[in-house]
Amino acid sequence: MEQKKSFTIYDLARKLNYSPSTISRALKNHHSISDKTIAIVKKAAEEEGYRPNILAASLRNNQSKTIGVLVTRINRPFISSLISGIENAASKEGYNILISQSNDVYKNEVTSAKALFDSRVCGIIASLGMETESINHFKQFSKMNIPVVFVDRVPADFKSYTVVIDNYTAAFNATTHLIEQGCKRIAHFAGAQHLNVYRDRKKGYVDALVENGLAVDDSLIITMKSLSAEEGEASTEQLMQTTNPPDGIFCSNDTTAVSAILTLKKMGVKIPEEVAVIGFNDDPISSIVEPALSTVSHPAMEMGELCTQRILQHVLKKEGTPKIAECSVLDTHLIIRASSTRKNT
Amino acid sequence: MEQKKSFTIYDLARKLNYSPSTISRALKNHHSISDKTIAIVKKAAEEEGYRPNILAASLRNNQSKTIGVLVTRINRPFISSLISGIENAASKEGYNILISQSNDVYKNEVTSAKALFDSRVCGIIASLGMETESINHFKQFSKMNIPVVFVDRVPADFKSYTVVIDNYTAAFNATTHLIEQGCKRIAHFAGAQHLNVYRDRKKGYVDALVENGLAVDDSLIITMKSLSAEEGEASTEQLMQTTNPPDGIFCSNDTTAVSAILTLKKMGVKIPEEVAVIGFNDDPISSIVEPALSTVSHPAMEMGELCTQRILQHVLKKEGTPKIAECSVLDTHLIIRASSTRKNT
DNA sequence: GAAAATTAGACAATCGATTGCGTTAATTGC
DNA sequence: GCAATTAACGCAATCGATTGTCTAATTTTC
Repeated sequence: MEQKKSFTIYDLARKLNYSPSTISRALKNHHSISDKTIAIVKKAAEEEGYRPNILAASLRNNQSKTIGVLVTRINRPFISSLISGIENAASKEGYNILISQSNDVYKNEVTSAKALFDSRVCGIIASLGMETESINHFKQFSKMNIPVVFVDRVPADFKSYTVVIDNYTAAFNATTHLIEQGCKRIAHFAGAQHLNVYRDRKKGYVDALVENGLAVDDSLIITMKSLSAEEGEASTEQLMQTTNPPDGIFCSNDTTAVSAILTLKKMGVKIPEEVAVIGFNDDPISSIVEPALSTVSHPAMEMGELCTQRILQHVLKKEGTPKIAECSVLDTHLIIRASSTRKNT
Repeated sequence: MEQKKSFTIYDLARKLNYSPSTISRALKNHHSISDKTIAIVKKAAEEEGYRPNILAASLRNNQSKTIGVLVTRINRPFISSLISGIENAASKEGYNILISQSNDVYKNEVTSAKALFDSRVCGIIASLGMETESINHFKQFSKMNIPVVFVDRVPADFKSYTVVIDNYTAAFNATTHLIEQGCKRIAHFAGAQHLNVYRDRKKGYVDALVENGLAVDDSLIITMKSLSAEEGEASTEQLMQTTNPPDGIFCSNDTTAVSAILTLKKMGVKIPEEVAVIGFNDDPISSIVEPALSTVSHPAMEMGELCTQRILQHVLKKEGTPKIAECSVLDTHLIIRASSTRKNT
């Protein structure tokens, strides 16, 4: 059974004895069509249940009102909030969003980028996967002057737009906070170092230690592949079994931080007295775990909205691709909860 | 600055001295094109970086390989996992997904449905909003023989596909479990009763009570608008301040269940000894809260995959719209954790 | 009152891929 | 050896909306 064919402006034109061009212009309130005609056309369109075919319009204009979104995994708190922000800002302006996830597999990311390109998105918003080191699959967009916005996990050098948080400062502040709470040996759960977010967080951590006259002990820095709960548990155990265990842990995400808390509790270690813990992201679980996890909050929704605005700004103003990376850095917020509060202030 | 125009099959045709139709067929391995020509065309396409214009193909075929997804909020654990499942199954078959969220506002849902329709999606997957009572905005799809799949929150009577869990049985089992654990006065946090999911959960709760010879006390059933943490807290306080408080609560979602646990603890009520609690959804927070929350797990990802399969099955086999609601009911799984475990079995 | 200007709308090309049908040329059949 | 197939490819219409250009009718101008 085939799809029924739809009612088009040609059908309307025939019915009203106007030309298709007049119908098209009338529906768009073009100035060269009389008010009377516009009223007639719109009324008939309404009655007949006419709906424009966006595919046709997009093809003709060589421009779809669709924004491509390429992420690693949709079902992660930060990502889903990001997408939510993107969608809200987009739909407000009449744009649709086409979503693709790579599941952190590089090959999928390349395939998805192609698919989004083929769909002629008017712009693309992407957050890089764990495996991604080359970004050649985004060059096709730039070549066609289609704006690319990288968000959160961004490449080092790509002449385009970027929306990030200040990972360095956030990490610096989080670590400083632990130091202020009396921690002397602070461990760090780091993520893959080819990704800016984890690299910057580590840098902030190291610099905070140095600035406060604390030694940087490489044995306290554990770099994980995926920052999963399992890795968090294993690393916590490993750290605590050494002769000189840490008295604080700055984790690159909440998943490992919560995992650390649960593991420490299981081991009978007091939090925050013996080991203070701080995470990153402000996932829902962070406020539920006991003791509640101190963390760094991402303005995920706003980041998404900003990404959309970047795309629209480029598209509507017909700007050229920026000659340099045009970067928006958003502020983070340190949320201090029980897992790191040793002193009453 | 305009978008550059792209390299098309016409450009390829000119370059290779073939007709556009031959190019088109060669790229699709059409049998009437010689292997030699196919090789030549594909090689040149690759070299020139040719990319098909999906808009053009879709317009011509009156069929886009795009599935529309209409949900209430993207950034909710269940929904984002659902979408993830939809996307995985879709991309595997070369389909894209266009996402729109209503934020639980009926007007948005109608607008989004229109937008997805205008984009000529080949099918639509929808979960109804809290406010939604009429579903006329989905009729346009059926009229055009575009498959509609309702998932989780589904309308009562719509001749189309449906993917749900067995809310009744899940609720029945959850309540029975509480009874088995010795609860005699079980409260229920119910959701809006015009939605199937909450109506069925309530029914399952009521029937389990009846079947076990317990009285159904309307004062123990609290119907909430949005099942938010705030409502959960307020309702818990209200319940516990009565002269005859409950000794168990079956909550329609995890948000209110966790909220109940936190509130009970704040009030000094022992869980599960004085009040046992069980939730619904298996959100990440449920395993983190203390005591860990017993709950009902949704197979969210699988539901998403199944939705996509339903669409593809309809599209690929060119089936007609089902004459009756064609319903897939998935099994749930009762996860028993500390919040409801009174007896050692 | 005739030329100029404005108004209202029609014509036809265009976007890029697809496909039914037609046309050669090569191959097969008897 | 000639008709009948088959193979390989071209022609041109089509999907539905958009838009530059053109035309006819009406209004304005001096």
